[in-house]
Amino acid sequence: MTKSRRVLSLFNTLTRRVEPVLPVKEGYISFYTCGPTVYNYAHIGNLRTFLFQDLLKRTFRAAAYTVTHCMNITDVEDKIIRDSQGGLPADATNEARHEAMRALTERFTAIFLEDLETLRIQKADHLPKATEYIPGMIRLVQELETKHLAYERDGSVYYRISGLPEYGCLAHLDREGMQSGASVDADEYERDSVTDFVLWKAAKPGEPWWDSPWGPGRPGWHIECSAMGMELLGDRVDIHSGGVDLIFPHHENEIAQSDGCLGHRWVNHWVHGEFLMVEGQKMAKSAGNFFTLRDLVEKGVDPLALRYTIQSNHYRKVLNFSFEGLRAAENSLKRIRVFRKRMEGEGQPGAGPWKEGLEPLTRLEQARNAFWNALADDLNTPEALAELFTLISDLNAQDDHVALTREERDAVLAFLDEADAIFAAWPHETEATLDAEVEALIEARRAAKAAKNWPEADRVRDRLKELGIILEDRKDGSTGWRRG
RNA sequence: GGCACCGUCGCCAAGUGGUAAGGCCCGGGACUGCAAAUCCCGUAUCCAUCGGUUCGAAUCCGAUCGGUGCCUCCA
Repeated sequence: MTKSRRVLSLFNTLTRRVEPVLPVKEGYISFYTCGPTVYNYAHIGNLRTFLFQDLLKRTFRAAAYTVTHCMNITDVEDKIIRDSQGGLPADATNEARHEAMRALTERFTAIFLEDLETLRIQKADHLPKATEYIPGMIRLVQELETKHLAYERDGSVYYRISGLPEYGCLAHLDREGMQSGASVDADEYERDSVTDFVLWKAAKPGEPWWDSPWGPGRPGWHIECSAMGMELLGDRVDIHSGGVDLIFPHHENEIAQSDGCLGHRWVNHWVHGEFLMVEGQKMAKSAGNFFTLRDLVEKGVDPLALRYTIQSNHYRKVLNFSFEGLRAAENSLKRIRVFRKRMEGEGQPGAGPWKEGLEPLTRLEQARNAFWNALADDLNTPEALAELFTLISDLNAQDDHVALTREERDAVLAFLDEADAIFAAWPHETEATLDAEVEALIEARRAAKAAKNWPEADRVRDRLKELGIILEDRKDGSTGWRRG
């Protein structure tokens, strides 16, 4: 099982084709993802996107790339201001306003990071907060001004999209199409063109602000990603990702800012994750089908079953989340976990019908190749999982008849670990020590079985089941157990 | 109005020109004291509908129906 680096292909929103990811630096991937706006709990739709990005990152790492991942935390934004400034008097100081904003965002940042951990989403290498990079954003805006791609109006600064011919290339919009659809958030700002977007917003009364060359204000939404991404990942980023809703205007505007400033393409590969629906309907608070991770955990859902559900769908297809699907995921995971446990133990050959003998190591290598080919083809996780399941079926059948050797079992376990490094849903169960009560019950059942006292044996087994322990009698007369 | 995407077994889902992967659920059988786990057998002659192209299409083209997204804050 050598770890050779594989070329992975992904759909590139820029070209609308599946293209190989050829990093700027051999073997090294710079990866930027748009993170959360921290003013509330993340819902499962948000989490689908972060999970998809985690899967992408883990796949590259498992394919022997070094990935540097940067995910921003948006901690200054309209809704944050709305939700954090309410209790303050009209004459509150700027310091007090910032403090109130920080209290809200720090709280929800911590909650967000906990949610990621619950879903086994690996933390990004860089988690920059927008408020800590204001000077860099100001410098970027100034540079755009110098290049005549930005102009100031009443303390705000706007991007002049007419200065960038390729504006619209990501969303594949033409200027005319945009004009007609633009329902202008014109408010009090004066722009040269309604589609010009704001880089720096002049402070309004009641808002926290920073000093800038244009007076007190705060950054526009799009500028933070450009500024922090370029500062932390450099002038050429291999992959940039987010939900499909960010294609326009957010990513389009990032391109305008970054490419406009650099004079060359900033990001090579744009990858976007699809949305999620709930029970066939759009997820909405008003529809009563709005879920956060915590809502599901409270209902007793295994977070890894949610992880599995999301990963068993292709990232570019709308996922229809349902509780029935969640149950199916739990059962699918059980099959993999039971198989893993079986491989950890020793084989118990038996008789009975079977199709044909296998050479386990050959079969394993074949499955492993198919698994990787699926992932390398635009992250086809459903296909990769299918390969895993057919391998499990084949090896279960084989092991029923000709027990796999220790060496073969270990090779299978190594592959399960390799796959779990990506899917993160069938980990090594730490062999928890049984408490005294459970041990005594297992012994009691053994005794009852020996005495052929079946009602008593069944009674004890039921009691254990209530405690979450499922017994499995083996062919040699011994009894195994697992948590159910 | 403009631009895209999707419609495959009860549910989820791969396959995108060569004759329907996989998972869940379900039925029958084997194993078991009974279970659990596992295995074996079975479960879409057909891929929304209607036309067309082709030796051949779920896969290409056209139309129709149905669902979704973007064009405005949004994972």
